[in-house]
Amino acid sequence: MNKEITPREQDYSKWYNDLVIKAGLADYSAVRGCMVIKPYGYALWENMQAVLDKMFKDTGHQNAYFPLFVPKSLFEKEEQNAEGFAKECAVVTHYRLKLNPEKKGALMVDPDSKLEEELIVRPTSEAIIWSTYKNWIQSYRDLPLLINQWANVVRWEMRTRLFLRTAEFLWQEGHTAHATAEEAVAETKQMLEVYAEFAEQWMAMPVVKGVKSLNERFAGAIDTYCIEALMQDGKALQAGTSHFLGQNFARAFDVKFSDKQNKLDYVWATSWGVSTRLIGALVMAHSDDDGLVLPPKLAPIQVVIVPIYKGDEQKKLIDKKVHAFVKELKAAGIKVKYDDNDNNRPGWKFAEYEMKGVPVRIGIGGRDIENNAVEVARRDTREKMSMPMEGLAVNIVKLLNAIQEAIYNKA
RNA sequence: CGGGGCGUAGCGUAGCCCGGUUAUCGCGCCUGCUUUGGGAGCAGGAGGUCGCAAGUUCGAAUCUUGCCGCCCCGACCA
Repeated sequence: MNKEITPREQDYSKWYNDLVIKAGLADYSAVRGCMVIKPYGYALWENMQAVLDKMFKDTGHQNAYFPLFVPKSLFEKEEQNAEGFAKECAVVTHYRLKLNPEKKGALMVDPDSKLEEELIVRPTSEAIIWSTYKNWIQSYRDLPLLINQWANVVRWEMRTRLFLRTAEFLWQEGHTAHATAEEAVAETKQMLEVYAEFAEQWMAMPVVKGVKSLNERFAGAIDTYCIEALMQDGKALQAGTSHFLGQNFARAFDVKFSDKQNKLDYVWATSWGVSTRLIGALVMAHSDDDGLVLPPKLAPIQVVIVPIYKGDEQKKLIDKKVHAFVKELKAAGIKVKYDDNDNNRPGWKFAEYEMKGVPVRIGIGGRDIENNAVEVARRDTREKMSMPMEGLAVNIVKLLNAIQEAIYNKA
């Protein structure tokens, strides 16, 4: 990778961490290696989820939910998969605590509650899902089986970074079963396209599509396809993967179907996933030294309105105008927030919403009321302009679209 | 697991080398007044087992030993 394009090579890690925390997306938690996703970060994730979920459903998938725990005997059935994840699994060995007789007020693991078989906290759900698919699939008429799951998984990583690599993370994992290899490969590629489209059209983040090398391949897969995005430190970040699993899992979990000729064969499988890591990618792809820059299509707040006033009387006048705008903007489908919190001054709010990456800010004060205009500032270029109050919503919609396009081109 | 660093108020820190009154400063927090077009000003106030334990000493945040925790770099990983 060309080192010339690395304006943030130094302290990139610190810059990223501070930004995520200051913008209110997430924070470290008291649990080692785990993070707390704060309301603002979660709202962003929900927006991403909603779009992805619709894309999955539009391509014929359904959602389902499978258990958090995987019995060890199931987990070890697909050997390569088990080996690949073995070093980073959380394991449940007991199911009960009791009062510690030697230390008042303390609890200890009850040795009598030792499980006959250990439970693995899923690092991914192939094992539990394929053991279930065995019961769901008998005939070609049951295929294709196109399932997605929104879930949390745990991978006991040595070193963690907010959103990019935490011990527990949120993701979606698609698990599909097909009658032919061709169909499964087509599904694998289709979902890679879905991810690429989401990254480019919604996250405004250009990606490169490719196939992983042998040692980067998902454990248990025949082929791993991925999208990689270029970050501002000049490194590529894996943003999503789609695996062609061949018949490996069908063999391991004995999932066979009868075809039209009544011939018995193992089904062909795929799995694909993206995680909250996408938020990390989003942060790294667009942000600048003043904070986040969010793509309008995913921003939890697309437009923030900040009043500037002296005294209650002027505030009331502004309130009245703004309430009309809010109504107008909401009618145009814009997520708008009117921040009339009196605890913070306008300058503080300007900086705060820039840090949070809100695409458009509207300032309105006595001056503007007189001129029948408002001050509009766009986050990506930091450009300020005056806009007439007349027809504001139409112009704001245009501006949001322009910002979406501009940050894609910049990235 | 290999290498490096750090633990002092909610957060960030000074002091430690060279032991000595009441542990420094900033942010944040609370109260009041004035403010409000780019992270406000003034005044007053609250908040501390200096990571834990033992030792040396008249006296330890500071020196010694042990332990614990965290962070960064490497390897591994979505």
